[in-house]
Amino acid sequence: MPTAQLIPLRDLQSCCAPLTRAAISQQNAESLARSLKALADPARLRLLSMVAAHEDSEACVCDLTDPLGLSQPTVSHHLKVLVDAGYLSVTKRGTWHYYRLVEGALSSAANLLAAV
Amino acid sequence: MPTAQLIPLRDLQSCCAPLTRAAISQQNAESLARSLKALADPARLRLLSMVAAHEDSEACVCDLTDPLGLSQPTVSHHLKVLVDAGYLSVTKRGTWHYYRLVEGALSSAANLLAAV
DNA sequence: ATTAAACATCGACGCCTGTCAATGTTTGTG
DNA sequence: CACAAACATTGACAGGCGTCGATGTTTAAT
Repeated sequence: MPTAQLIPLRDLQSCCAPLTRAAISQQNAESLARSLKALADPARLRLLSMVAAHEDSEACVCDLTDPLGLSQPTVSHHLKVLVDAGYLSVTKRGTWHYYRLVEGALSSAANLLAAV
Repeated sequence: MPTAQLIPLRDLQSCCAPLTRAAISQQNAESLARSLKALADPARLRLLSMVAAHEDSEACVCDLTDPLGLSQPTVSHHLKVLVDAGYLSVTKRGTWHYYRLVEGALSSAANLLAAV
């Protein structure tokens, strides 16, 4: 009996088939995962939205703490995560630190996601 | 001295200004965060990409374990997360479980993200 | 100089998550 | 029926994460 007959044809067709296009690399996967991890939190999504919705599209921590319902250190922590990930920028005027959306950062993350 | 003069005008303009559009709700933020959390992992991003790149756009666990470099239980765990989040579907034929991308799931997540 | 306000940082706590080895379950094969 | 293969589930562990109170830092006002 030929060896080929030991393996049903269906198996050869269905299982362990080759790739038909290049999959994402490990490095790109880690990079995109980091970007998404920064967004994958309810508080941070709301912060982004609140900054965007705020007058002049910028907001200080005192604007955000009460509406968000979290402590000031926690809000500062989340804002730092968003800044480090490139979604927000900070400018300091006097005692206030003003956070603003980085133009195109969110949409470029969305584009990367759709291209996976 | 009138009370208004006790507070510098700049402060009234800059801090604690009102919202100019509706921010995302707490429920929507939690829902989107759950969807993003399922994607915010290098192994899961690679799994999605590998399934999409695979022949006939479907793959079984045995196709994915070796290229991913993780144990079979870990791969099964990640696939379950992606199925629960609605990004993958499963069909069982014989002993094999075939995973396939859910049409439009990734792009709709990307659209939600861009709309934050 | 003192005080107060805005914000960041630190330390600690509980919870969640990614990972694996071991085991269970289902399906096909001899 | 017995055995093997594909896959899921369980249990356990280490590390990461969200949260807060306490404290430090910087700036402005008196």
